[in-house]
Amino acid sequence: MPFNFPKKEKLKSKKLIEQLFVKGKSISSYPIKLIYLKVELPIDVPIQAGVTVPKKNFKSAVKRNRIKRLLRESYRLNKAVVFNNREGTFAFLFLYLGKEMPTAQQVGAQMKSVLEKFNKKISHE
RNA sequence: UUAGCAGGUCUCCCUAUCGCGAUGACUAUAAACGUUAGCGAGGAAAGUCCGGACACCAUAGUGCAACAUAGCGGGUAACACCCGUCGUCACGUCUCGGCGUGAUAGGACAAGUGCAGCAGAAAGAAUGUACAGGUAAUGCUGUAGUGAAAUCAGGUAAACUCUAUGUGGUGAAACGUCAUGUAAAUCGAUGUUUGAGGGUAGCACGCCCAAAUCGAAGGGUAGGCGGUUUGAGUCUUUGGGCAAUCAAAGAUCUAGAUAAAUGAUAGGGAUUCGUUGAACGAAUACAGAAUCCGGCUUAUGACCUGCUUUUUAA
Repeated sequence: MPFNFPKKEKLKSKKLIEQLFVKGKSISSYPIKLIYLKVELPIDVPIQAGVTVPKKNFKSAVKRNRIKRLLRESYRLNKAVVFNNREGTFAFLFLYLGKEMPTAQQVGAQMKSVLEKFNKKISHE
């Protein structure tokens, strides 16, 4: 399992994102919230993921960029957790709900926990 | 030493590991995957306040209106920007002629309209004090008095106004093109009459629109590709010019994403701060390209040069 995050694993379709907000289920591990949906993906990959930081909480574009990069980085390092035991394909969207700048360690820990919660929930269904 | 002003330079650096984006090569009809190479945010990328390039639209034209600009000269693709200069104002200096620094929406009161603190009877369609003169009679005349200015006029246009010059609108989600594919809804051509009605930036004129026939393709799917980065480019030298800046020669190619790349971790170094040295710790501004340029404005760290002023110490 390589620790990479290529372009085809990024959630880009605006249609899918719309669907996520309408039908998606969510899990949160503050300050990270994961919205997910089991869907057919246009390309043959297990999961497509995107990140977003609301403009309301962070007015500065530099800070929003920083958090999005941290989210992407931590997903890249921890995605093996969900890639290994999944059935079907999913669309993910990570939301950052906090109002303070996090450190890389904090984001990493919460990312791990939210992905583990996702695994538990999926195995119960 | 501290503060201020003006100008200039830069925007922490290095190594390792793991990643991201587009491009070239391997590479072939194309795509995908992989390997590899070099490249990958700013001085303001920001605010969107001006000026352009570029694109499309007669719902784009014409007149009025509206809006913008405002000494003079120069620079420029253009400007409300920049440079020079004159006037005015303020401050400083002074040998009282000037000199230095800073500020400046600075055309016109010629036409019409409006406005004006204090003082004053009265600042223009309203009236009068004292003294003197004069008349049939009357502020009719003079002087005094108030004021910058008293039926003699003057001031004011970041007051209406006038003059000169300029301005159509919409903005890359513009616009072009490709693919899938059905109708009465789209476009083009031909074309008829009442020009009623509707549309058109405020108004008027003008213009456009509705039937039918023929031909071709649209909406929607925020689909793909182009536009999209070689340009009023950057650097160096020489020459012209007080300067802004211009010209010539040589060299050079320097981000191109689209739910949006340019990052993360570890180690080392640099600078600053924690009274000094070591050690240790903390901090390293403002801020993220989105069609592209020229300005303005705002945010903001460090260093260098020059000038000025105050305080402290010697």
